[in-house]
Amino acid sequence: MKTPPRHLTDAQKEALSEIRRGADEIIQESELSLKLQRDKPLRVKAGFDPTAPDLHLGHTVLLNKMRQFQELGHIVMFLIGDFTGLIGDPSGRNATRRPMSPEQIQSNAETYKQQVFKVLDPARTEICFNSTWCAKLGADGIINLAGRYTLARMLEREDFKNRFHNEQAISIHELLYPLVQGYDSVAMRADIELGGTDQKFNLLVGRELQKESGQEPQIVLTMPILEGLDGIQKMSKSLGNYIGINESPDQMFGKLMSISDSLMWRYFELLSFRPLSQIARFRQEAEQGGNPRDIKFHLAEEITARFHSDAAAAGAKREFIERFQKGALPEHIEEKTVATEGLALPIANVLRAAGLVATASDGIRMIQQGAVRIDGERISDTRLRLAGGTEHIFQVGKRRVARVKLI
RNA sequence: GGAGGGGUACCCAAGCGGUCAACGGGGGCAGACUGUAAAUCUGCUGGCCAUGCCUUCGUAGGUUCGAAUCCUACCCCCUCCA
Repeated sequence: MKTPPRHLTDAQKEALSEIRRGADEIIQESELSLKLQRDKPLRVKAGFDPTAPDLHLGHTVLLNKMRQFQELGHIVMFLIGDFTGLIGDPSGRNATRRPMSPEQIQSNAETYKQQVFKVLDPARTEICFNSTWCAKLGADGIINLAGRYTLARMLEREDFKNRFHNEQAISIHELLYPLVQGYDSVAMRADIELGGTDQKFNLLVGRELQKESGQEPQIVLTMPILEGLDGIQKMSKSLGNYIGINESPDQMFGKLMSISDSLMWRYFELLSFRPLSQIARFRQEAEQGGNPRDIKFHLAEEITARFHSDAAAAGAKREFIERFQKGALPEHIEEKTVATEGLALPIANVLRAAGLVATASDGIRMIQQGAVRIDGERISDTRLRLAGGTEHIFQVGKRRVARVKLI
């Protein structure tokens, strides 16, 4: 890592080290120093593909970095790629993506707006849509843009290279994606663009196009991709290893407590706003025999509080301790009513009707494995039948509970 | 255009006429131990009106008492040659 030039003020040096935190790469850091020295608010761009309407903690890694820029006095331009969404970002894919309908893009964009201000400061955020300038380009504009880059340079990109090499399809419009994204930087006069490490190539195209247009090239800052709850694969909705920012405090807290100890440090690094010095102290504490669980509590509380409230986080912690350390039932138990229609229902069917297991067969397996309790008592008879007119608390495993009323 | 290889449950991958609801591994779920951590051990991982019945092995037919396994057609993937 380069040492900042001597003539940065202390505040600027401080800002630079904040910006570095968690970042995977900064291209070029020396240029960033120059920009910071001018003491003018920087225009910070980050683009979002309008396909994912439900944000999870993985997305917030980038949002957190954006917020940090806001706190340092800069302006964040939250770019919704509604035009590029028509192309579909080929990054990390090995197949061509089908374009989305304009209606769908619009509705997803609205959802974004609702969610991002849980992290970003609305007063320092400009929301932009790249259709604003891209739609005006027209066919001649696109051709002109395409004329500024070469196939050879496009093939520098890893996935294009691989697909080309493997003789897999690369549609012409996919080549336009990085170009249009780069053109956005020109149109927005971005000083710096943030993105995940998988976006590096696209972000660099922005630099090239800005240079060609006579602009000072943007700084490229890439953030690591957050691992999901399993600690191995990236956090994503389709893999099911995510924590959504709209999840309930109890769910959020519980999921954070279930991550492995090693992953906890990664989350501290990328998700916590705590000063690095404090995190270092936590680490020391753990090394000296402190229970990592108690340190994890700090993480779970901080994150839960960010998306809900301090009170909600404290409540979630209390609930967690009651439930999993003392084995109590949760405070709020979902109520389910199951109609027996006058017959005594097999237990497996009751479990299925209450939504505690997916299928009756699954219910039977759960009973056989000793996972099912009625009013706290373990059940072993898979052929047990339950008549109407009763109400019991059913548990399947540690996490699934419901109060089931049989009528 | 020619030659060959392959499509099996969430994923990988055996099976090649009956004992196959289908070996093994991964992932997942549950139990034990714990700190809802890791590691470890154990069990489960098609469905149902449930000790029986029904549906699964690319798709559609056929042979057979009986097929994931044999035959025919079709669809899709891969490798090599031109």
